[in-house]
Amino acid sequence: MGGPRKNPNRLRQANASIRDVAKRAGVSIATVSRAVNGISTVAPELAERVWSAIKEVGYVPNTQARALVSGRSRLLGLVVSEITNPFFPELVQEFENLAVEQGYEVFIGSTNYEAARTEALVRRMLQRSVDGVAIMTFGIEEELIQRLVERAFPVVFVDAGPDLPNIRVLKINYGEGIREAVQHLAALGHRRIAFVSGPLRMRSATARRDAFLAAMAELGLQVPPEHQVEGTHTMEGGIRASESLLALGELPTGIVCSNDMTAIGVLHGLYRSKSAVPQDVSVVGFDDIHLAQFMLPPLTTVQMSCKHLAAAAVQALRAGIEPDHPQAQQREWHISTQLVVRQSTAFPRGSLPALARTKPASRRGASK
Amino acid sequence: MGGPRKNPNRLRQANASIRDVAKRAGVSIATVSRAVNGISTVAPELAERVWSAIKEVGYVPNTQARALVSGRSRLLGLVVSEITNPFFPELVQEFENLAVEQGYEVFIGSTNYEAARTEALVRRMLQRSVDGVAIMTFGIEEELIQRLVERAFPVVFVDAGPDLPNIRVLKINYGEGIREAVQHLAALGHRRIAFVSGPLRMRSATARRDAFLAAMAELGLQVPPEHQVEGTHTMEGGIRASESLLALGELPTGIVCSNDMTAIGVLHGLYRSKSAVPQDVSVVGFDDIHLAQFMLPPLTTVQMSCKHLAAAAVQALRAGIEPDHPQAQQREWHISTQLVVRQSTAFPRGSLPALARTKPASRRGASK
DNA sequence: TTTGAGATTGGAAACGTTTTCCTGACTAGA
DNA sequence: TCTAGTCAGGAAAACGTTTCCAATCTCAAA
Repeated sequence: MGGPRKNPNRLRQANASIRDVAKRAGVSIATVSRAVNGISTVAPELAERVWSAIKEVGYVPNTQARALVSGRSRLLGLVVSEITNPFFPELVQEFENLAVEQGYEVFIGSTNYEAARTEALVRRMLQRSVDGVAIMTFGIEEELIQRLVERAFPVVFVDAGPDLPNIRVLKINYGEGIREAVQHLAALGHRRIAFVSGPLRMRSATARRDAFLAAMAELGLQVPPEHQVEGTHTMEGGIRASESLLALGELPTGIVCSNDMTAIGVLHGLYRSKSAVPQDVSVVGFDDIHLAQFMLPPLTTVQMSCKHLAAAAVQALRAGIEPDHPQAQQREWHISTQLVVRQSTAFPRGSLPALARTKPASRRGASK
Repeated sequence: MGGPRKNPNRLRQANASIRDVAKRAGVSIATVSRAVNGISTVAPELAERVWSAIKEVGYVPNTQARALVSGRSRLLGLVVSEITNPFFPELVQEFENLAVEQGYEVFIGSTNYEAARTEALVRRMLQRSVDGVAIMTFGIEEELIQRLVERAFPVVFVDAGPDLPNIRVLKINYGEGIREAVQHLAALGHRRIAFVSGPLRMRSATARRDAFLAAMAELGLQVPPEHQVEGTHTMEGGIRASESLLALGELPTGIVCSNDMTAIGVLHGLYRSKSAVPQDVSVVGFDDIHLAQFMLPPLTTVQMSCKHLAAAAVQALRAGIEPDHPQAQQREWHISTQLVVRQSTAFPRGSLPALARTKPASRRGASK
């Protein structure tokens, strides 16, 4: 009767609040808060009372209120291009595990390569007041990022973001893995090697293509324009790419793909046209998604470690969020790549089998 | 000077708040709130002033504060078993698209089939005060759910949750699709058909197996125990299952799998042992993930429409959340399944080719 | 016995909204 | 011109926390 005015519009009856706990334990809400957060010293006897009161009333701290007052949500935004590309779920899983271990939650969103969606997604993340955002795709309006960076909002990019100071970047060393792949094919006797890229508006796609071209040039091998096909980083793109390669007078004997999904599409396209892999054509992928080893034949591919990438992303975000993080000043994190040889590559028809014995040294990818 | 006490611990300078807008527009915060939410009538001239003030100061409503006072977060929890199983990203994507269209955000989490993780995940979701949660996996402690249901918290299960009233359930009609699959194989001339199930502690796994056994029984076909292999709904499980089937004196001529990942594993296992699909063995999957059509050979599988499943899940959640939702009283949503014939099934060696012409009528899956 | 430092604890402000209640102005009918 | 009725808009109360500041208490040293 005559109690405080209640908002009748709330949906369900509210949870037990810190006040209920305080009343039950016969202490102030400040003490409950301190006990819950393990802050300062609370007399053991009081703490005990508080904890049992918490159990009794089934108290769960309200994250919204916490975030409201502390200004930190302990939420990390993770923007990926396409959740249905198996590479990303693997990344998401690692990222989520690490984040939760370290006391954060993850807000995931995928952009489907559409700039408008990316834009909207980042906005929604900001509205949910994430503490920082890792952008593992392209297509952010430079101006939005600029605004974020100006306000010292932690942003992490893969490969390269807009040219702004104070952005944190995960730099992937495409060069090493892709060079290994090209050298592996060349050692097997391949000379005509084609490359199926990702969508070239993406920096990570052009970076991979450039790494390929550089490795070919190093070996003095030509790459005519018709051997550079633009794909979409999807299986459908791989099929179309293989069709356009099959239409050439002389089929290349090796095909390097910008990611594994493309390689799977290429495998499928070759299967449709009755070309045998690796007898007629060798195929190399990129990413080393879990699926790669289960393809028929198991896919030779360049491994980019999700674990390292995710770990670096979480670290870089925390470095930006937590004022006294040991790496608060670091701006770049490096991720290495390496070739994994399986059965989708072999010496080309007519080449000497003896050459096929080349084995690149197996190294583990490592970040710093 | 001597203004209100500021909390110096907050990380970055705060966003523009509703108060800044109000000051700028020369109105009260109540008016700003009303203008932003389109509630009640605000004089057009004032609304105009408010909106331009919002633009000028770059105001973005703070979701935390909103949720705190309104008691609704407009967040939907989505719990899946394994984000790395491609079926789930497809589901997640559909779910997310629909949710965002309808003004909600999604909080995704995966459990890796571990009860402890599921438990912890649901708790974290509640702490983030999601408005409702869709649980697309198993392993929730019955007691936790009971507490939720008692407090009229919207919970949606797939297949079947704990036996509680007021839970909303998406019922999948495994029977139709799996019967089609078995009939398809039988029509091709198969008699010895094995089944590789999922982990049998999952209801959706036992439901699929039971549907298979029922369909076989209908046709008077025997399923000896050694033809029922328990898998794990992963490729690795599929490989192990195929190995155990290959170890039998007489290999079955058809293998039906509880999901596509298992089927891909089986395909790989058969490839390793040089058994040809579909010449030596026919393989049928379940789910119809996008990848299925790109397998070598393209996988015959039972389609369960992500789109329908996601749509039903979002609808069921909203029915529970919004008091005057048209389907607020509905407790069950039905999802149909259907066979998609591709090239991993054919008549068994020695059977009459003529029989292979059987084509099941193609129907579209539909929910209600 | 008094004093003072240090350890605990409580009171209350603040975070940024939504929403209720109420006031004041305006409209229209008599 | 007056009065009743509408209606727009403002003041202020919540929502559930964290944290500052002041007050109290304990205990040892002088």
